[in-house]
Amino acid sequence: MRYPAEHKEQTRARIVTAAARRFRRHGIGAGIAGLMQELSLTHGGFYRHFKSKDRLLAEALAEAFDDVGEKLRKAAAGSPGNEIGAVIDHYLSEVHCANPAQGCPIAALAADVARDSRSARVAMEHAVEGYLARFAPFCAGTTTEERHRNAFLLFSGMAGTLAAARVTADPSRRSSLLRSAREFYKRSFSPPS
Amino acid sequence: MRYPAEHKEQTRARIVTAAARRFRRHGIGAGIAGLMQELSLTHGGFYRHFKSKDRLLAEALAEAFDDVGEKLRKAAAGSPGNEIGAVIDHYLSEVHCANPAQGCPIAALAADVARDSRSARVAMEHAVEGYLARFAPFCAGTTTEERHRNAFLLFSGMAGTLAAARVTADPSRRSSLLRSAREFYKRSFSPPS
DNA sequence: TGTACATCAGTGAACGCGCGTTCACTGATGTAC
DNA sequence: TGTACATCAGTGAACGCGCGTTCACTGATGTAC
Repeated sequence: MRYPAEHKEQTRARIVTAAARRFRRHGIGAGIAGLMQELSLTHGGFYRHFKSKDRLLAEALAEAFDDVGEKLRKAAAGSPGNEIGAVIDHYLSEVHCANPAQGCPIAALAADVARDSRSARVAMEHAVEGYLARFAPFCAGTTTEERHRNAFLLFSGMAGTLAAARVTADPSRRSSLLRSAREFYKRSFSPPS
Repeated sequence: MRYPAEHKEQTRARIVTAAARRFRRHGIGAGIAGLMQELSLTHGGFYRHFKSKDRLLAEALAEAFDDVGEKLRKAAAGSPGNEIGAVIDHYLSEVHCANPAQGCPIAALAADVARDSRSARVAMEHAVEGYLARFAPFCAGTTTEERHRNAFLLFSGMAGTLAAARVTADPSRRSSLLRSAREFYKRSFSPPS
């Protein structure tokens, strides 16, 4: 059947959004059929929107980074003078730890995507660049370059710590690991006030 | 056919060793058939040695941690007075970055395993514990607890940084990221001399 | 304004493939007599 | 010492299943006349 104008674009956007969530939740092995089913569509229609799963993954990664970047930007904006502290508190929160599906793609997918030689890897590399550029200005450092380098160390380090915390089953241990990590990263990357 | 005594044990050990490499290289989705083929065996025989793939993954993780732990311990032993510096130089080396198959399982598999609710996750949690315990004594900190906490921050942070570096395609950028990470982690975790 | 036709997002069966796992079988060796 | 039998690591076909992808088809709407 024929659908109203704009309909296709909306469906496409819904697919990307759902995929961004599902890949982070279940890994890059998450399937097309389940994804389309979640949107009450059938898997065949997928290829009216994307050339391949890999291309979807590339777009989903970009959206995931934008999404998380925006959340962290808001946290920063809500704490003038302590931007990076607010970002770190958000990033290393128990909520973020418990919800990889809405969380940072570096923590959830970097290792998987690094194994991947296709467009998803390129997309991730590019998206990380933009992600870091947003937060570099808030980091300690006397030059743009140094702040950017620090943003990389901060986010990649926090991502590893978050991934490791997710392996930990005991909630109180997890929460204490996150707490000490928040202290450490704030101490290391807050600009002098 | 009947095989000489000890043969079975040796085959089992060869499977675990190959699996430890393959899982880190290809992710936990790496298949049984390919693994057995690499050892010039057929996939059917696998189940004479392991109850399931999940159980193999659990053992392979333990071996991978032991293996990397031992390499890092040797690096530490070769640099008396600068143990943690040597460990950091090894961990954040270009060789380690380029060879996930022989490298730290936190960087290669933590996110994947955290999604897994079965014995592999428990095995990983336990193995990380032992891994950190080896290096905590070399870390900065005035109490055992503090050194252990620092070991967690150091290794989980380095793992994230390594995973992020692996996404980076440009070799010179990768090498400069690793260099600044080595400096940062040494500055943060070396005990006062 | 009414009718014939084109469009194309979505459907669902089918493709080949690889997965984890099972199982009847093989056959060289160890053991029992 | 010689023979019959038990063992069991490894074989390879087969299981059901889910994967990514293709494709002939549907049918409500937009467009042309």
